[in-house]
Amino acid sequence: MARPLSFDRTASLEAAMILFWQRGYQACALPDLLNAMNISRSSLYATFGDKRQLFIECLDLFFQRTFNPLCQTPSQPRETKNQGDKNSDYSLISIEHFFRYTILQVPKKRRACGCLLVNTVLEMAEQDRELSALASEKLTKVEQYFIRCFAKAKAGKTLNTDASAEDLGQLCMTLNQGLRVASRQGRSQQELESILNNSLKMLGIHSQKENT
Amino acid sequence: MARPLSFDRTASLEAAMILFWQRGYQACALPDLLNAMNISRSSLYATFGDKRQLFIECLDLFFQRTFNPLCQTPSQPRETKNQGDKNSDYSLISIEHFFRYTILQVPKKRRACGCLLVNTVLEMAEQDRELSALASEKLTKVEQYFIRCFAKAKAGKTLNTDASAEDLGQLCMTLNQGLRVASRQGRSQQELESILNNSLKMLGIHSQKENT
DNA sequence: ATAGTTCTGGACTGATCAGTTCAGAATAAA
DNA sequence: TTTATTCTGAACTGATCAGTCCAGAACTAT
Repeated sequence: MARPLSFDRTASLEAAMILFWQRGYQACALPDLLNAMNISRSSLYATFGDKRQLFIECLDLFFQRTFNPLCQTPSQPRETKNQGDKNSDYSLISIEHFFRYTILQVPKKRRACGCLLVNTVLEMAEQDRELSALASEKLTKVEQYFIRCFAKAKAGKTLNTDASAEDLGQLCMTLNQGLRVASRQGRSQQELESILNNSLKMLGIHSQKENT
Repeated sequence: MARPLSFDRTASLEAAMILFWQRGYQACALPDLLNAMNISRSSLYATFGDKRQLFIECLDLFFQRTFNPLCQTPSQPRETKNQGDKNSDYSLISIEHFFRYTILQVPKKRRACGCLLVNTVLEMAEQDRELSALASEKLTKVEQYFIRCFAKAKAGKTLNTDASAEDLGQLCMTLNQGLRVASRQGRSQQELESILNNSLKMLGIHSQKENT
């Protein structure tokens, strides 16, 4: 009945996410965002509320994009789209795939952004507790998935260790966070791959790719 | 011959460092800094140049405060003050002491700040490469010290592993960065201690305190 | 074509930012 | 006390910030 939106909502949202990911929340000025999203000021406020609400949507989108490849291993492709939680196999392979996929198999520019959730936790910790907590909760969900993976691997005798699944998952998240810092530090693909291989080895995840 | 400064330069610098540590570079507005440092606007510009130069001095100060406890283990207290590099023993105990000292034996408020260097690397990565690189270099110095510690431990048969000292040091730094993220996430003392113990165990550093 | 609705560019708001300036207060030496 | 020097409070600069507003453009359904 009336004029339709002249832009693709999700495309604009993704553009905003990428800019926030690169620069952080505070350093993204509205004109930069509008330019990247290719929409006008009024449209942003009409469609997304304000800068903060837009950012929250970006956190959600980023989480989906991060969590899905973790639940959906390449061997088990597209079937369980909904939650990605019920039918997945929680295997250690999915953890390895997650790291390799999100750190190595990614263009250099993206890799150097680190992780939006980690970046947000640090940036907003004293600035906006709610945003920081939001990002933190999402990281916790990932950690819980790690824990389930280790628990299943231990139960299935795939993994032989005296450490508890909780401890392993926690450590896995600690290494993950450290790796994201290293990524944003601008370390080279080789360095990151080396750190990653050593991390996986240490967690008892023996890579297929490096055993040759 | 003339009026002396009405404030203690180093005390003001430390106050600025703490504020930057808590809030990050961008979120520290000049009025907040002036208030914390208890000096006037003109004095700040006369004494420290500008906000950016002040921040650089704060990075240096933070590095000193972080690196010294690493070089000076409690067993080897105050003698080697100058560089802390020549005479130190590079033992694994110094690594353990470093972590326990800077993460656990610290008031809650400080712990929740994480690490100024890590925070800065992330915040300034796309904002001010030079500042980010400055913080990054300091982290690299710490990593190199880790590596020397592991090398010496391996040579002295204190540590038995097939991993190289370089890999161990790199991993140690990855865990360190992950722990600082976890700290700023606001995790409890217990959680951090658990992660820390598991990290040390994984690196082959067997704590005295948890063997009871 | 017309009418009805929705979208959007650009101007505007008041607040805040980092950095500059300078008159006058404060000090030390004479 | 006077003088020379230095420090400092407060006002000012121009730029930029997030968010508001509205007149007019753009589109659909009739």
